Amino acid sequence: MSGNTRDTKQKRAILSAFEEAHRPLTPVQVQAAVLRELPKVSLATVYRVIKTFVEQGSLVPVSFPGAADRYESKECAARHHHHFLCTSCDRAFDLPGCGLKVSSGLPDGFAISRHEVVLYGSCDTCLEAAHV
Amino acid sequence: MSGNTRDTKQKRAILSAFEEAHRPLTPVQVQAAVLRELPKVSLATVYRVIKTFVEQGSLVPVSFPGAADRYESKECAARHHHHFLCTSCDRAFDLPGCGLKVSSGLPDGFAISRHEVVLYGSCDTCLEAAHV
DNA sequence: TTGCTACTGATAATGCAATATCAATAACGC
DNA sequence: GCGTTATTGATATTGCATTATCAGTAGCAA
Repeated sequence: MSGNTRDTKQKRAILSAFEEAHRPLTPVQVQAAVLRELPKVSLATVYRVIKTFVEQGSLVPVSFPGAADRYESKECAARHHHHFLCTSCDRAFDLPGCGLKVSSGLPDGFAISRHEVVLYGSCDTCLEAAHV
Repeated sequence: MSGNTRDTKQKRAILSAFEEAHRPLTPVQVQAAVLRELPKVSLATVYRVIKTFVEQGSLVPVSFPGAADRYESKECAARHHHHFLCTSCDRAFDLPGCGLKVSSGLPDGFAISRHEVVLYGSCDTCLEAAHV
């Protein structure tokens, strides 16, 4: 039997990419983030490493309508929060807290277990770039 | 040139499926809905007809995290509203109004253009079935 | 009716995210 | 250092939603 797992630079780079980002990343974005440190990382490796981290609980999947799945560190996911998706640069951001009044308008006999809120718009960087 | 378009029973059945549903439907759900009336409808036809209706504005696309795209009639989409997704039967429902306080917690320099809210849980039918 | 052609059904093909394969590489206990 | 083997990179493959193809069908104008 082998519950063995090795400490590699790929795993370290990928995990620290999430910890530094503080926001949900797609596998492709992760690959781009570690490109400087590891110019040869395969996307397959990124997927594999993410998968094992999700199974370990270090990463949490976050999906958006009509977009590829993203993942964020469990520290980010620990508190209930929602997301902002920049329609210009396609980056997702964490928003603290929750501005949702849940009960309103729910039909009789329905039961809510959880909810998602996604705000769309332009992030600060993209807005500044547009004003130049 | 030919801006011509013909009136077929497939188009009529598909459009009325949306009008009767009053909720977002996936192409597969549409196919199932018109099955009694048209046992031979091809999924390709459903996709084709939906596409032309979307281009005409009669239908509006609605997408949910990690799920296939759905569509709803423009009458449903006319008023700002959000959706409930039953995790048991995978049906989406329209919820009237909006319980979201939008401004809260938005970082400086960000601008919101729109937002989506999705509630997850069990619909009345599924809850009743579970209580039997 | 008839003829033209938009439309349909069946199915193959595409696009994309995600996974599997496999030889080569590199962790890590000894 | 050495050997074992988990891991990686490159690439092929899968799975799924959606689109394209094409021969046959059916609107609809004349």
